[in-house]
Amino acid sequence: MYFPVHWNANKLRGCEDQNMNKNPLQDYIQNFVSLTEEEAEQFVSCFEEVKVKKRQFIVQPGFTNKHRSFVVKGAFRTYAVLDDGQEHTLQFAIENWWVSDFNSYLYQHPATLFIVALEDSTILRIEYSKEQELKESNHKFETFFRIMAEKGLAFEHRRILFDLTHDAEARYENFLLNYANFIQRVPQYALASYLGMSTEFLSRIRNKRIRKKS
Amino acid sequence: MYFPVHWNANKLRGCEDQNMNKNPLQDYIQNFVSLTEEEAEQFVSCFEEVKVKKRQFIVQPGFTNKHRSFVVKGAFRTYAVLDDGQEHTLQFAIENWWVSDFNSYLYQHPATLFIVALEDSTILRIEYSKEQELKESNHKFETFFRIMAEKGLAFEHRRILFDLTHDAEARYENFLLNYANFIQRVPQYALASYLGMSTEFLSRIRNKRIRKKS
DNA sequence: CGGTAGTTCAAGAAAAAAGGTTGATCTAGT
DNA sequence: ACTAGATCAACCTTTTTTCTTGAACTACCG
Repeated sequence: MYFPVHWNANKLRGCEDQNMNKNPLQDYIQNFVSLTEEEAEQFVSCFEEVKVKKRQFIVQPGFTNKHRSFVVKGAFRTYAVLDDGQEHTLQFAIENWWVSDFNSYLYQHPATLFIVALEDSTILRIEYSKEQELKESNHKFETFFRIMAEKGLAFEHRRILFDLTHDAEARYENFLLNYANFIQRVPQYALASYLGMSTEFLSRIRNKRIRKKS
Repeated sequence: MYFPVHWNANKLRGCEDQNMNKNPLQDYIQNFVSLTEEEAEQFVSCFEEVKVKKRQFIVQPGFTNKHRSFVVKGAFRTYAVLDDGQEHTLQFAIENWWVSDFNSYLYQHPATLFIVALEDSTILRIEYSKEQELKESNHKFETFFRIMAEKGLAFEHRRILFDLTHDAEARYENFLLNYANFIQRVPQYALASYLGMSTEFLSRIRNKRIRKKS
């Protein structure tokens, strides 16, 4: 299924690659809880595969974020836009990351964030109520989602602490070190707004490094 | 308020023109029903001003279209995407036109259409329940919305009849004649899909005309 | 059967938008 | 006064979008 958002459907043509390689979500969950074959199948069967074209939004303020999505292929950016037009990137997600406006999803309230595809992408998404059923039906699923939340929380704590205690250049270096694989895939303006600096300043930091090296 | 949808906020800068010229909706409604000053103010006070960036959707399939919108500035395109990816444009709207997925709005069901901004735009929008209140509260408002619906219905009847009875070139000529002001503002692929022909064929029709003229 | 009205496909050209860089000027905090 | 960083404007590059064109194809009409 295609996510029903596209500016010009012509651009959809040629995006029909069928990567029918074994469901990556099944591998993923097994890293956290050990499921029987049937359980794993039950789990993944609650997810729907959706393809999203680059630059398309899967979440927008004003619309409730009804799904939690697992990125099979591609990249996403989650960000807020303030009244003055400034953007702040909260999260990037590539393969094997989850993406949603978590406040909107958890409370089923209208979103305040944007989530946009940075590349042509494929996600597996589960609907809110389906997730609730899943968790009720089996202790292990409950555990899985608990672990996801705890890991997410811990991650954000680390991020906040780091950002609070380091300057722009250090934040960039840190990102480079820990998320090298994101670097080539996220546009610089998005990274700058993730790291809390202007795009111009990030551009300068990068040039400084390059010059240093040579 | 900005409609909370934009790809890159950089592009928002310079979009803050303050056309604080008297509310155009107030002028508009007075063309159809004659309101006292207070009534006119009551009416417009039920609308919210929203800015929308080019290429942003204000309605998408799957989400209920909760507002009826009056275009203050800009241009919109309402279209459907069939399963095979083909797009069909149902309506264009520029200044002083209304725009919504009317089926979704009227019945408050999930939309099946896309509505996208073709330019940076400003709309005044009213929420469904607010509109109901308005209509109950004053006979004149009821009358106004009745007139809007009747005009809309008559318009669509004319359109359908014309389309059914004319070939591609005649449909284009007719559009040119009646909606000359739209021509420069809607992309050709969108116009082609409105007029029910391929973009290539429209391109040929246009060239034929140009050659004729000279 | 050939002609009209139109489609689809593929390749390119042209136009517009997105993304990135740079210099200059400014600012808040130490 | 310095530092870290922002803002603004101009400019360049790259990517995307939109439009055009030729060629081959289809469906119906008389």
